[in-house]
Amino acid sequence: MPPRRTPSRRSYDQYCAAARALDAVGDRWTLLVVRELLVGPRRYTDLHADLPGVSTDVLASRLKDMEREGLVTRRRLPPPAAASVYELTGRGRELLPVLQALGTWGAPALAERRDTDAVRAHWFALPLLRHLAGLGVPGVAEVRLDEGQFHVRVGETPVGDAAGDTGYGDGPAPTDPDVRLALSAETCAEVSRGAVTLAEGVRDGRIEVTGEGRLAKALAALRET
Amino acid sequence: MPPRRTPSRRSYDQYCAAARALDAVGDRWTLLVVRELLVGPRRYTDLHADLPGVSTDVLASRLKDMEREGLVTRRRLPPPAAASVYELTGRGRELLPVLQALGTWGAPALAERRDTDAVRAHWFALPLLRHLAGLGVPGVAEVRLDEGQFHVRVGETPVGDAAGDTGYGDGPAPTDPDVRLALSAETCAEVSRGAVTLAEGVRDGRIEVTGEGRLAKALAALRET
DNA sequence: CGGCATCCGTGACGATACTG
DNA sequence: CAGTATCGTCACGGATGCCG
Repeated sequence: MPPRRTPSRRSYDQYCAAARALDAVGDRWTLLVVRELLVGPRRYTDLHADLPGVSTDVLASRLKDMEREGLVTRRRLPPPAAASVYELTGRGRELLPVLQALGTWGAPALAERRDTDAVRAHWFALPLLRHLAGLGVPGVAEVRLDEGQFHVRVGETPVGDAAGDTGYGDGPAPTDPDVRLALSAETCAEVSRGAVTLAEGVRDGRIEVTGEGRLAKALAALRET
Repeated sequence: MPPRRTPSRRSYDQYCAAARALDAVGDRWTLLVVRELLVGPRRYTDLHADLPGVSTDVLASRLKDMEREGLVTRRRLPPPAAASVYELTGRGRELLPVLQALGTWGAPALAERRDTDAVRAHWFALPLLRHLAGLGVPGVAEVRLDEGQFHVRVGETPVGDAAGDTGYGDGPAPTDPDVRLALSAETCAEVSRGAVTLAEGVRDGRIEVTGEGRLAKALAALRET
């Protein structure tokens, strides 16, 4: 029998940048864990709740793998809360463009909504960020859906890829937002997949815009186009 | 017993654009098959040869899945050659930005080259395209490595994402290239991961530049910077 | 109660052999 | 050449148990 090295973590063993990336994040669930952590630090139980279908041991195993890969750090919260949270490292946050590209490509599939599908509000932050960034106006938007709320930060960079000032988070905005949006998950999905533009949504009232910041003015201006 | 639906192809069942994308291309080997087909139509045996490690049945299964997903079409070659080739559909080619993002993220890992790693020349086309596109000069470059040669097309679009005129292919350029490059795989990897810029490589002679087109002039100009 | 570890059944994966 | 067939192994998903 040949001395095969333990395939504990299976590698493609290819001197190729994409294959190397898939060695690190190609396992089932890994990129979805990144998606969850992109909204901010989360506890194990919260991760498990927002990743319906993942089994407890696989989630624990992935988190350990990601820690070894340097994508995630585990931090113990101050005494009052006897819990620990998982948090993306800088290297982990650099996966945002990967999830952006995947989300852009997969958005058309949102046309079909199965009744077995789970939904979380912050899953729309990724595609919505892309469309808001397309306006070319930096700022913070707070988005309210029936399923929950989240906020997105549009940075100064044109396409808003991996810049530190571009991203999103769960819940209300930590600082006063430049604009508040209220819309349904359906509308959110239609905007995400490009079936409805932001301008159309604002114009026909499916997207409710409040606020006085630059972003609010830019969105209100879409009503006139 | 609950009426569990057959998990023949496992879905995340999440109403999220990224999760939908991973439903389609998240299986092991799938994105690497796309990488192979991005260089042009290929036969089963060629795919198997350039994907060391994949077993025959898994490759066949993936190709069938991808055909069902509309990423790949199978085309029978004209009578002389009694073979058939697999080819990306438009939808499949739209995965280029996904592989670009993965390649960008994974490029730093090219610093470590294991002796178990397989190498193919066209695996460098992806990152090299990104750096050549960064020059902002459209054109066709033919690249020669010891391991083989390939060519890249830089289109008019600034970032050169999914535009139809941006891409790459195996072997020599189909039309007369605007520039010919000759370099080693090591240099190619260093440029890919940003450890060496195109300018540095051209300046110290590790990248040999020939040709008279706009791209050739732009690269030659780097020598002066 | 949060954070796993263990056990178990099923399916995916990898290697090899074989066939039209 | 282009797969299919077979088989052993391992990863995944679900449930349950343990331990601070």
